[in-house]
Amino acid sequence: MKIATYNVNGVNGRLPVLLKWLEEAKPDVVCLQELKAPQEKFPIEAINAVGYQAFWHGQKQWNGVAILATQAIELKEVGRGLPGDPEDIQSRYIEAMANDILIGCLYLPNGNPAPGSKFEYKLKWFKRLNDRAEELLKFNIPVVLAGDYNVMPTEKDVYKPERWIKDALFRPETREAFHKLLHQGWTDAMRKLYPDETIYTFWDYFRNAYGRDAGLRIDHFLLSPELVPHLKIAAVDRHVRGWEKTSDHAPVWIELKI
DNA sequence: ATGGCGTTCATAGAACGA
Repeated sequence: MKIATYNVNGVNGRLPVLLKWLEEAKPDVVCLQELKAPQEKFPIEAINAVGYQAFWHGQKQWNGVAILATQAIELKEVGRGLPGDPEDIQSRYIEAMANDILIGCLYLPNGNPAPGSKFEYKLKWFKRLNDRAEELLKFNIPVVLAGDYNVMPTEKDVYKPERWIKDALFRPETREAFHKLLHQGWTDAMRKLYPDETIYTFWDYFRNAYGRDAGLRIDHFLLSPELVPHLKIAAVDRHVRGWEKTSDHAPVWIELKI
């Protein structure tokens, strides 16, 4: 099964890019982030037309997450919104069963400027994600937590680490929260297969970042222990970042042989 | 260090992103 994650940066503004990539890459399951569309403006007809069903949690103007799957997959939504804070109205988390695999699709807050209230929100959200992740591990079922984590886990994941030390995406507290997830028993799929390679999933629109390969690795797949032996491939469709009217993130995907 | 670009909406300029 091929599972992808893609921060589209506006699902309507980037619809031609999304559809072109879906038809080219043919993933079985897709987690989308940054829909930037209210619930009723999600382009479900266009997505159905290229062979995908979907559940989505929209929000006016910002955020928004979705899980897509081909018609051959049995897809069932099991929850939306990250547990732990009824006051939190931002659409950043959705869960679905895709056949026998539980898929958690997440869009972790950016957190800049740091320090400040946005960074505090990021760390609180991260804590809630850790709590949910721990709960999911207890079920002893195959789980994939995929999405835009807005964290570069190590110096290897940043083109120029020294410039990012004070940034919310690379501060010690942020990296520590990510490493706590690994410590719970989750596996970073990309690093499991390619421990030493330079791999990026995001390139800034500014200063020809893509052309210079000044990137960040911030979109990740975390696998529950029972899935790790089935992991065959992990890859970034980085050429998509070079398309017209494209997102600043590239699609990332894994192949599981079950 | 700063600002560069690109999206969205109360369609003009601001908020947000990373």
